[in-house]
Parts: sequence; structure tokens; C-alpha cells
Amino acid sequence: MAPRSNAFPLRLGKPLKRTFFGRSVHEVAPDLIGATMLVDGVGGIIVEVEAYHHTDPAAHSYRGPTQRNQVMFGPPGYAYVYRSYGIHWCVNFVCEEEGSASAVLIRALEPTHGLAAMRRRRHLQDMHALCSGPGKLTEALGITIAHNAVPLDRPPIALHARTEDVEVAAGIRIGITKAVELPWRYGIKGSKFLSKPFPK
DNA sequence: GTGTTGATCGTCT
DNA sequence: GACGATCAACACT
Repeated sequence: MAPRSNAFPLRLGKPLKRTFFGRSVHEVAPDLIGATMLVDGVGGIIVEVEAYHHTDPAAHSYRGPTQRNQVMFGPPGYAYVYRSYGIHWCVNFVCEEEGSASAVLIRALEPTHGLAAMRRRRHLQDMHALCSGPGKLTEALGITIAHNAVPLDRPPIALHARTEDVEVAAGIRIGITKAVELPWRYGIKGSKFLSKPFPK
């Protein structure tokens, strides 16, 4: 077993209730850093997310409800899953209040639970690349469109609050072409499990 | 180390 | 008909 290489304890914090998500997406996003996300017991510590607000041209909800994004317009505390580039799945947590259509994209995890399952699904041994991107972590955790609109506080999803304070870095988001300057990417600066380092 | 490109298809124009 | 909240492979410096 490869050694863990950062300071997070493996002890799980208290379960996150759906009400956790009924706040500004810019409060929820940094608060998710250091939390643990599991799907059927497989997952790890959230080390990178991005916030998407309904007034944000880069958000899927910016132009109003469609068949794809309808979950974003529903109540907070549910998963919004969409297909990216025709190939990958990406998972978001819906925030704020019903109709506000804001969500947090989960971009990277530090793998801690179910390493064997993740390696098998990813056909990959290197744990630093198992969950280091939004499309990678959904593959590792087995997330598909079947998880769209599922509640975040019931099986198969389990979320646990972080157990100690962390310093959360902010920076510009990755891979978008609109509103590129908004500093709405949050994460653990220096983590070896990010999709991309935060600048110094 | 950095930069470029193809894969692949649902969604929206 | 064009594009995209991505990834992996490859070329190149």
C-alpha cells in the first residue's frame, strides 16, 4: 500500500446534511475542501472544486433551464451529473435555494477508500492520477448519469465534513472559455492530488 | 518540462 | 452544424 502523503486524518467527520448546501455556492465550495466523498464506500477527500453561479456565463444554468440542467434548478443537496466532451461524466453538488441554479463541480479527490476498486475502474496503479480531474474521479467512483438527481445525504452517496481546519486556496477555473477570469476554483494548495497545481 | 491533437456524442443554436 | 466545466498520447524543446 502506498503511503499517504498529506496531513488529512482518515477519521470521518460528521455526515453532511442536505441543509449544508442551502447556502451561497461561494460558502459551500470552500467548505467542501477537506470533506470526504464516498460512493458505495469508495472515494476520498475533496481537494479541488469549482463554483458555478447562475449569473455566471460559464455556468450550464446561465441561459435558463433545459432538459440537461433541470436538476440545477431544483432544491439544494442533490447531484447534477452531465456528459463532458461526449466521453466523461462530471458531478456537481446543487447549492443555494431552489431555482437559484448554482452548483459546485467536484474536480479532484485524494483517494482514501476503496483504492482497489478505483484502480480497477481506472485501469491505473498510480494513486496520484486516480481522481485528479473531474472526469477521472467519476470513473474511479463509478458515477454515471444514473446518479443524476440523487440526494447527497443518502446511499449510495456519503459525505462527511472535514475534521480539522484547512487553508483553502482560490484561483481561476480550468478548461472554460467564458468568464475565465473569475477566481472561483478552490482547493488545497500544494496537494499532490489536484488536476493542476495552484500558482504560487 | 511544455504544447498540440484526436476521441466522441449529447446538447443547444 | 458547432461546440464543450476532459483526458491521454504524442511530439517537441
